[in-house]
Amino acid sequence: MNAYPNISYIAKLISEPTRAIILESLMGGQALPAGELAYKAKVSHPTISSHLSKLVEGNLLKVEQFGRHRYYKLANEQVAEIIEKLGAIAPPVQVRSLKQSDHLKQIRSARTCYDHLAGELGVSITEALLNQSLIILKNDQYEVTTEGEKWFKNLGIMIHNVGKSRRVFAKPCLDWSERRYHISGWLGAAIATHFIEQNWIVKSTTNRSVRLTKEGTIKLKETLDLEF
Amino acid sequence: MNAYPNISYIAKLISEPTRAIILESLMGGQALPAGELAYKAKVSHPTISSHLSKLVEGNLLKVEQFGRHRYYKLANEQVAEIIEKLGAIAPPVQVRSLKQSDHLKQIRSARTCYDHLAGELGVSITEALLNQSLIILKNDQYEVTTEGEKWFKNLGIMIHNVGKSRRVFAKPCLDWSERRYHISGWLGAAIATHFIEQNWIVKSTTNRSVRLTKEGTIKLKETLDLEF
DNA sequence: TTCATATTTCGATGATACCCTAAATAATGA
DNA sequence: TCATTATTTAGGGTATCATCGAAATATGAA
Repeated sequence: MNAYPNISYIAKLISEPTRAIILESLMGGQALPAGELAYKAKVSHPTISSHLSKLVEGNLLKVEQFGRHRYYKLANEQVAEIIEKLGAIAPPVQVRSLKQSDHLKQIRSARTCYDHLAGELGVSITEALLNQSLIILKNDQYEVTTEGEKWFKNLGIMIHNVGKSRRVFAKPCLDWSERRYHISGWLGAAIATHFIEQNWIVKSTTNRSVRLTKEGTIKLKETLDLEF
Repeated sequence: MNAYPNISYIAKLISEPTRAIILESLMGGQALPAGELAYKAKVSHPTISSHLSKLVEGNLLKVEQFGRHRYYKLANEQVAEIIEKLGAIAPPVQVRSLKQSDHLKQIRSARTCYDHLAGELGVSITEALLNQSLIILKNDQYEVTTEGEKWFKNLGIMIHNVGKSRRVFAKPCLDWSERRYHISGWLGAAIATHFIEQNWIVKSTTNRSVRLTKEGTIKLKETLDLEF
């Protein structure tokens, strides 16, 4: 038991400004993917990747992989306590109001995730479907109730003879901006496609964001009692 | 215009190995002159001087001048807490030399942490106080029970009229060597001071370790049924 | 397979800052 | 005053490491 704690190693990990931003961004306890952390810290993906691997190596962060996303979060409560304590004795820095770019606001508000809807819009729709028992979660997948089948049919989405498709019917997908779940799979894609076809949403030509149209706003109010 | 704490600035101060040695050397709560710190850290006088001025600038150290000597010590208890907490999550460094190994054994066995007791001794005393309901943990602070008040009085520590002191009365401090808690705050300091005054423990002249005397061993057996 | 997205590895560049020697400053005592 | 000791300033050499573009890898969907 001849071991001495290497405090400068930990302090050095925290001391790099980009890494400090990462740690502070995760202080809420949530998990964020590398890409979003790169955006927050205003550095390239290679740079954020390098910092993240160092923080994981030093046991300040934990990482969980979901498909091609890797979600990073603080390793434990002790790490959060250290960050908190450092903040308590650190001199304050004056900063201009953290203005998010309009682009990011749009992305967070409504976007496509692969081929389905994400962001605030995607999560709201998913939660409304759940709350009104039009879909239910079973075995980590969503199933459409008989009531839901009628609802989708009324909307214009036929959900019978889907059995042939090899694709998962409908499952929850963790939303990076909302930290909650939106619906993916065949049904998620069907919803997004239908919304686009009906001109309820319009896809941006430059990025992943989508815009809710006036008709879409009315339709969501009518069918799901959602206000936007 | 938001003010947010610059934690990387503080972390950077701590992260430099020579500065970390300085901070750890002062964890006993004592004040040391620049020359001695240069000797401990094995760097030149200009180097130690540069580091010391940075630590003072960052409010991690305080300095008092006596003639041509300048005595440096930790700025406050919060700084000591951060160093201690960093030690608790930092990876252990293996020590090779037997001499250092003995030194480390002493440090782990009994030492001062800022102005209170730590190591096996500090943790054992704290846990004994808790087990015998002389203190209890409430809202992350220790409170002395009526029984405890008698016990402390009998020992020679008066815990009334402490209300005026702005300092936290007593709280748990995570011990890096034991990974358990010892008592800090006003009461922790009072205990340590009393033990030293009564010659139950003796502080090392060269480092943070303390040695339990024969009288101290007897006293701990008598009052807390602790064997050392 | 092919395409798209997310993340990592590689290699080069540039900035930071730690360190030392030499010299300067400051304080004390003879 | 001069000598001695304690500490700081100045300047330059050097090593570390954060950064990014380009390419590579990994995963998922069609």
